[in-house]
Amino acid sequence: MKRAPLHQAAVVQAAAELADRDGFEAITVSALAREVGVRPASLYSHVKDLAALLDGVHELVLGEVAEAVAAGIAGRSGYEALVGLGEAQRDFAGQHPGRWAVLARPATPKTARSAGAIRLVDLTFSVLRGYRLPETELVHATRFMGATVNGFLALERASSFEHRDEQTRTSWHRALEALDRALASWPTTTEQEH
Amino acid sequence: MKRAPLHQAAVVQAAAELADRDGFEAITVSALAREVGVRPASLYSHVKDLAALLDGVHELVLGEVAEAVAAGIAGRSGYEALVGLGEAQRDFAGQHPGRWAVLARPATPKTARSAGAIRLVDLTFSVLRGYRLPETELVHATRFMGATVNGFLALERASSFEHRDEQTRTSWHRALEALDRALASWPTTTEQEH
DNA sequence: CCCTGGACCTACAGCTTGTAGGCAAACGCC
DNA sequence: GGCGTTTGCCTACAAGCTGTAGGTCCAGGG
Repeated sequence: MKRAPLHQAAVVQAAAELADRDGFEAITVSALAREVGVRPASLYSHVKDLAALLDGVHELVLGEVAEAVAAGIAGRSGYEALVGLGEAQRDFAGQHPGRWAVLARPATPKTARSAGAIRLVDLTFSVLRGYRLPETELVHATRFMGATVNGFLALERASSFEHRDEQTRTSWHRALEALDRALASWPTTTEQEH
Repeated sequence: MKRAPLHQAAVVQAAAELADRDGFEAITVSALAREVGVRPASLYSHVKDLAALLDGVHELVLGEVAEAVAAGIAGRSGYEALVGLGEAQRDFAGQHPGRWAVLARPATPKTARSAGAIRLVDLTFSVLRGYRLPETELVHATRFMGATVNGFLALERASSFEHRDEQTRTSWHRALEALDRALASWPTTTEQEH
């Protein structure tokens, strides 16, 4: 793109850090300008507008999550890999709440086609291969898994689980186990569905 | 609790309608003031601030969702009830995208203790009773179910499922079936967990 | 008949996003 | 070295948002 993509990346990086430190809502052009030591207007040389900035962070974070998941499932398969994938995401969400919150934004088509997003889907697919599903079911199973993991973490972050944190850890284990059972018993006969 | 709680409720109601029409982000004090035909400052007589307004909408919506779910599971049990619960929430999210988006906000303690929230948990419990889980597992199973359903709808709304909508319907059915299998095979022996 | 409280108002301070136009240093090129 | 173009930052400003302060007007109760 530009002749100085370093700067664009640096700005997005700073925004991610800001989000982790002060919360997702703290990502504003003004705050970010204060952060990097320039006037708000100057940032518009590097970023189209606030929405584009957030999309940039979104893409960055997808890549980071993919990285973490890759490390979490390396050398594992089956239930082990499933746990690795889940745990990697949960750890990430816990350590980077601001970054994680950015993922809740609707993904733009561009973001959905980004390297990180594709890598993440591929990694999920590779975990699911351990369950020997019919090829046509892979996409459905991926969505199911993504829904459960993301949904759990969203509810956990939103503190919908009241204040009984000891139980949350157990709930998380149960969810992973439940996921495992559901995947292991996935229907193998692909009946037609209009 | 003022002498005219009608007005507070009416304002919150209007905000919910605004959200459905123009999107969650359109809930601003200014826009709402335009909507109900007063000056922005006047709204502060009825609502403490923007955050309180959103919390009010959150609470309202929880009640509405509970209502919809109650209707969806009435007279059903087991998998039928599960489908009723899921379908009710999915329909609600589809018909009221703005309202639904408000639920993504972290719930305040007050909201978590609201009548609608409690009702919703109770209804979920009642669906799970059909699966004859040990009492101590109910809370974990509820979280699992909530995570999957909410997670799926969140991903669907965020259009993470690309543009292949025909498949989405199938994915949804698979998810409900998977949920059913996971619940039906839930561990009955409550092994201790540190 | 007054006077108190509620709902609305205007005015304003302070913050935000985003645009326009200017200045100055650095870089490539002759 | 001289020269122009690019680049990164700046100031200035328009417009919109939140939230506070203080005033007006009306209805209902003592």
